[in-house]
Amino acid sequence: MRYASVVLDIPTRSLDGAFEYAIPPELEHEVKTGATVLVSFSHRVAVGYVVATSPVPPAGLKSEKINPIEQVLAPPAFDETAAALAAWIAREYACTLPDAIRPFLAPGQKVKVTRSAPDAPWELQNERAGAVDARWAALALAANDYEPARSASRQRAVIEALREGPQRVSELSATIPGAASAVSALEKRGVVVVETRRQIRGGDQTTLSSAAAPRPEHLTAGQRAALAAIDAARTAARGDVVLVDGVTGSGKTEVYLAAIEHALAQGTGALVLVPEISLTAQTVGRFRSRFGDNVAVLHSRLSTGERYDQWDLVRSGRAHVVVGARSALFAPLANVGLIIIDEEHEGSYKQDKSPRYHAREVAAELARARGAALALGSATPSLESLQRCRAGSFRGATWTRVEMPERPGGSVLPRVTVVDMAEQFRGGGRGVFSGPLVQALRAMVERREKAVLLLNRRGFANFLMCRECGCVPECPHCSTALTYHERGHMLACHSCGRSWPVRAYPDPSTSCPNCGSRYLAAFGVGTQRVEDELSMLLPPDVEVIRMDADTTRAKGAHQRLLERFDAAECAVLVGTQMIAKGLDFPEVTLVGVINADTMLKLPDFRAAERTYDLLEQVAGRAGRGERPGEVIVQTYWATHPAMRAVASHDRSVFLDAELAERAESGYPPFSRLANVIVWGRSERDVRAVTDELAAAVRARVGRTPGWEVLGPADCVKARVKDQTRRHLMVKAPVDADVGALLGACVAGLSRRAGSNIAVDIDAYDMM
DNA sequence: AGCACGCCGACT
DNA sequence: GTCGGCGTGCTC
Repeated sequence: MRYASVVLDIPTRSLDGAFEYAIPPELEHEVKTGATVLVSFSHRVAVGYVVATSPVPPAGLKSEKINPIEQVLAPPAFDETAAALAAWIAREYACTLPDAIRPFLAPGQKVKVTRSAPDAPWELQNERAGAVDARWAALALAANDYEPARSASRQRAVIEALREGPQRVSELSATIPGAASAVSALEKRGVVVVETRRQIRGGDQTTLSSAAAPRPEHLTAGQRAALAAIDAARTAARGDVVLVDGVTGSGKTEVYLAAIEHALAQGTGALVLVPEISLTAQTVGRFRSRFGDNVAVLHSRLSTGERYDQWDLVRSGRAHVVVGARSALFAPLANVGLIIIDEEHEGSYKQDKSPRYHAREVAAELARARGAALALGSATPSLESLQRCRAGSFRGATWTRVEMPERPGGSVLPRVTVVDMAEQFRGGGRGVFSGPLVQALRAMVERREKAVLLLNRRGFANFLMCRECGCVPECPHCSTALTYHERGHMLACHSCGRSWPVRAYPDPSTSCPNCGSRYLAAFGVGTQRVEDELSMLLPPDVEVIRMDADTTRAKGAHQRLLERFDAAECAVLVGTQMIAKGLDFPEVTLVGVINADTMLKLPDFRAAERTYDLLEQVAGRAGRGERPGEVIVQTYWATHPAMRAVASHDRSVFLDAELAERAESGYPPFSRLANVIVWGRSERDVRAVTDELAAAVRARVGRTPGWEVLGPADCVKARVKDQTRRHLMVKAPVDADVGALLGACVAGLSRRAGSNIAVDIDAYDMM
């Protein structure tokens, strides 16, 4: 008799661990690690996942307690290494085991046991988007000397069509009405052979010509150095990391392609992670054109069936290169030699629901476990990665940075002007646009070119800012911007929970704490207002296109607006965040950032880094053609290192200042920061839970150096869907096991219904 | 004594 | 997550 360790798909912290079951001899072949099984548990049946099997009975359990596995619900989706990785994720990110296992499962294969009423019996529910077969028709040899009846025009058309090669019957029917019956008639006569083939959905978005990846004649020195470093890391086979630090257009993708070729040549596969937003037909096409059918693509726009087929290509060993978003990390690629994360600084690599993992960290662990290399690419690497490269190693792996400074094409960097808006205000400028931006817009119109205006209003935290001196009230204890609550006329700190009453402009009692000005006002401009002011400023023949959440809500609207911008002779594109990425129009010679500060002042320690990344990225949109580009950045904080770095094209200006700041206040990359959010209908319960949790964490941490517990405090989004939200932040040393500690604290909480707890380790969203 | 309620451990 | 056992405390 063999035995299986089974993780039950019952999402609760009080049932977190594997349970042992006996494998009945008749299921011996099917019950393997990674299989989904049905077992009896307590007074019910439950779905579970096999995480290990063993020939010996589990120690410390009476044999009469061990029940048999009842049924196998799905074949293996992961192997032992993946099971260990799931356990690592559960521990590292303080989530339950089933939450950590779920990303590894085949897409669209949900099985669960539910019941309709509290006393109804438990029933098995199956939602399957499995394999699909298609009928293919092909000409048989007999077709050569078959002459259809004179009236059989459909048969004739079908034979004609099939001379080009086999086709799907459904496709034939689309072009030739009634083809299906003609095919069966021909099949009876032995002229046509029909066979069912497994249909692979989701693989056919390849035909874009711009997506081809012709092999360059030779690589640049930077590309060769990066490739050599990645090869070396792969040969070392112990999870070493290479950070490819290359400006936009320096040819990082070509390095990835070459590195993958080398990995494939050694008989290993590769995982390629790309931010969801840049996972376009163009990106995918470059990999397809180099590796053909050896590529599987996994992203959120695929239907469940398509995603299942792509996933199955990997599991069945037919595809050895996986290109996808964050979750492609969990694809069933057994022999991983190389993992690539493009744009590794992107916040979208952090998952914001359980399991709240960061793809970079999971990839590093996966690379270590599989004896693979991890390559990270970015033009603006995260401070975490840069810091680890400076240190040379992290968690036992070597971290190396390779710089790729040159562009193969050699286009010129745009001229960047930073405009001090406080100065503009003192000079009488009250509008949305500064003098220099107005001038630049007019000059652009005269040249009949195009401009992009970024209105960065992401994150809705309100704050107050003095229009005269540009200062933003900060918490004296936390050095984060205070958020303004219009209803209660309060300034609140969302780190420590303190708050102060305040009256904002136009209240007559308003006064700036710094300079005494009465222009201390709530901040923020909408795209609508920018659009209105633009149409007053520019001649009517200039097309103004607004792109924000409102105008892109409809399906395909995004694409249509971009096409309109592309087709226009002279146009201005006004948009939020979404226009910063991937936009590539050679006629854009002016990029304006209306307000570079909105992000800078969010109550978030990464605010400056995000601002810098965004400015760099948006500046890269100017002058991609032959004409030189110009970038104008409007800010109330012209001396901020992020602004100065962008203006001078010198990243170290930002980096040195930001790293010093982070070190000073004990933020990542010099510490780890976890955020624990508690929410529920009853404010009293939520408060009780956060208080108890804070006490538990403080009791465990005590005065251990490097640990600090902040709060509890109201979340920035203090009420969502009629639920109160409070949170707790925990700082810890970089090598600390924060997840394990917080997981234990949460598990030890006295039971209280109605309150929900989310532990977010290395959190990105603090709101 | 009888019973409602809440806490706590077991569940493999 | 869910059940049942058990102790506490209230009521008949």
